[in-house]
Amino acid sequence: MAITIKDVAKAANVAPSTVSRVISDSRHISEKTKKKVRKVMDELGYHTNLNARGLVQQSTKTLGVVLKYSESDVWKLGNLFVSEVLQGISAHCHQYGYSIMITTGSTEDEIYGDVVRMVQGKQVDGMIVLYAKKNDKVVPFLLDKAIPFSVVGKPLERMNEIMFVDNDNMQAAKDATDFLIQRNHRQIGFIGDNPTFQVIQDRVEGYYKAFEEHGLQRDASYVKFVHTPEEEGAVVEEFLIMEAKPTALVISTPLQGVGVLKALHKRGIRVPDEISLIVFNKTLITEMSIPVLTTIDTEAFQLGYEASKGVIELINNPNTFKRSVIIPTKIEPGESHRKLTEDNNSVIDVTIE
Amino acid sequence: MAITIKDVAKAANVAPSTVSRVISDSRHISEKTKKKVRKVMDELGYHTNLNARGLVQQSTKTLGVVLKYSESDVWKLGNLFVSEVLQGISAHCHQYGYSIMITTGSTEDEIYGDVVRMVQGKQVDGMIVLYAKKNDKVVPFLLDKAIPFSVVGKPLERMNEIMFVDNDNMQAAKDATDFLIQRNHRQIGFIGDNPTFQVIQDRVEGYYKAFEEHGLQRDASYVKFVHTPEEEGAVVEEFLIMEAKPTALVISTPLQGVGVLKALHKRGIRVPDEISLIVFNKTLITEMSIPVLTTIDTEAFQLGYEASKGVIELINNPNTFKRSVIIPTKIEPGESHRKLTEDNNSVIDVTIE
DNA sequence: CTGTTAGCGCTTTCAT
DNA sequence: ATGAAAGCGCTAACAG
Repeated sequence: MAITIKDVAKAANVAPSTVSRVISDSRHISEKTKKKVRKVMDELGYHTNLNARGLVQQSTKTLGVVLKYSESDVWKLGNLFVSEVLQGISAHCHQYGYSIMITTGSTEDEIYGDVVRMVQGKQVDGMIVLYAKKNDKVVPFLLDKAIPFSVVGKPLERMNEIMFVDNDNMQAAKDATDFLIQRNHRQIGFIGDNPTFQVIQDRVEGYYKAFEEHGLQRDASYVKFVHTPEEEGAVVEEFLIMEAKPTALVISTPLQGVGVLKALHKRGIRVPDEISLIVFNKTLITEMSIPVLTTIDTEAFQLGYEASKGVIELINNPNTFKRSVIIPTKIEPGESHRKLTEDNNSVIDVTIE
Repeated sequence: MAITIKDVAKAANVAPSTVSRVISDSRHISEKTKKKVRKVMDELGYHTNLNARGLVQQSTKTLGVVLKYSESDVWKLGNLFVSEVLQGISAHCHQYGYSIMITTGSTEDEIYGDVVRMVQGKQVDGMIVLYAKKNDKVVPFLLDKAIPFSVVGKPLERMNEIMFVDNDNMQAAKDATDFLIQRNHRQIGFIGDNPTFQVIQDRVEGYYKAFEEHGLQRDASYVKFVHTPEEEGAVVEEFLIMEAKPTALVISTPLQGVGVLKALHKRGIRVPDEISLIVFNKTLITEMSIPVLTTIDTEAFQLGYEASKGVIELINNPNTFKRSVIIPTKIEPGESHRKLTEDNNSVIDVTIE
């Protein structure tokens, strides 16, 4: 059994409560006693038992993080976006002395079970949910139990009861589409992953909006979803056999971006000469790609950082206004897009920007 | 305050200890009582307070995971390898009802602090260390405190006191180099990241060994280290200005692989026509690369899975033999290598395999 | 400023 | 088969 507060108290000739007060650096304790006690703590190698503290304080200074669930394993943690968000969360948590516990489940039900255990078992003081999707049980549960939490992404319901951090995905997709329209593209495709995630829906909407604002026709046949990396080839194929095939694509993840690039390459279609690409999330892999992908930087690290900030504020003061933070996105021009000439379908007469 | 075991006891007209026994499904309790108590637990919505249990049982069923520290942020969690290992750990932990707590620190000292807090604070029952490097304080600390732990990677000291899971990195690098030598390459470069990690040192050694076994000269000028993605161009440049420039490269991470590919592309050097590439770790990004990279698959998921298995066995039985598990690597031929003709430096007369 | 006391919610002997 | 009671290590009134 390890050294306890009692051992320290005895050795220092004080009461356990005094030791406790020294630990919390209470100002009701004389410097002299503090020094004495601290010396003994050092000598004995005392360390607070955080379970005991957690039990009495009803707080563990730990945040639970729900990692995004995706049908396809390769998009789960392998997802660089998630990793970056997690780094942002870590950075903020570390500053405030919070620990991080992550879900281990790999199906939605397992993850829900993890959350229940963490919350009801009082293992965490708050939660961060890394996704917002339809038919999700986690967010309603957290709401019901009145647990401090924040969502990275846009909740689908009860938005004003929930603190969340997100990009304006609709605006971002609109910006991206605008960016292409301004460069005279008219046939623009959209490729998204799991459409049950709200983020994808918002992006589709923004994509449509850009068309409308330019007085152009929206066309659902230009919007496609890819559920596994293997499907990318098929989707690209579908686009290529269209009568009016797209001259540009808006793509919702870096991995998909690279996948599409690959599928196009295999078919001898050159980027950006024959088709332009703009991809969500600037990550190492979009930077490393050949050509460098033009991206919409969503500031994943910042997203995580702010989410953590939000929950911790909420923990410290449950009456904190449930604000929603919108992290601005920015188009980062790479080498994967080009401008078409005015008579928009010309592929030969290229204007290099 | 939430429902406690006492509330349940009262409502069910039994003693708290009986409720506790029902929770642990003790065989000294009659089925009848069990049913009755369980019903009440359900009705009241009882959930075990895991802090309290942790306090009395001196165990939290939680594993701490030390995420690999790297000077460069982009290689930290962004590292797909780490993500995959973490998935493997998660999968096994979930099976055995263990939770995962991760370190939040971003410098070596911060991480060490995290570990001390987790361990001394009795937040975790065991640890998994995701790296093995020189001058590391974490492993000696864990050893000193006799905490159950396992290392993903090869420890540098006291190997027989430590349970670890690793690839045979020396063998893997030797295999990769052999693979190239057999295809008539003679000028083969090696690019690694942080050489303070043991894994890199082993790989360098394996690389040398392949030369020796083929009766060829080893040459340290063909071994280079890259610390930041920006340096990749410079290193490639160094190789290209050598009198006898390499016809092939062995590269220690996927990200570096893609980086090198990019640097070569920028300089108009074609892969695999002018230079062959073989890269450690088969990940999504090596698969997505154009051309698909020839890789040495290190089975990251499996590495994590086995590491978790090891610690949990150790926790359940501290006398478990401190075995080391070697996960076999396998060369996955992609499109980034080619075979040279017998008179090895010929670049024009290519043999396509 | 410091000591005494009473729990936090659970498990675990020891009785019965 | 079940209950009573002690205690895990800590904090937080309440005294003094």
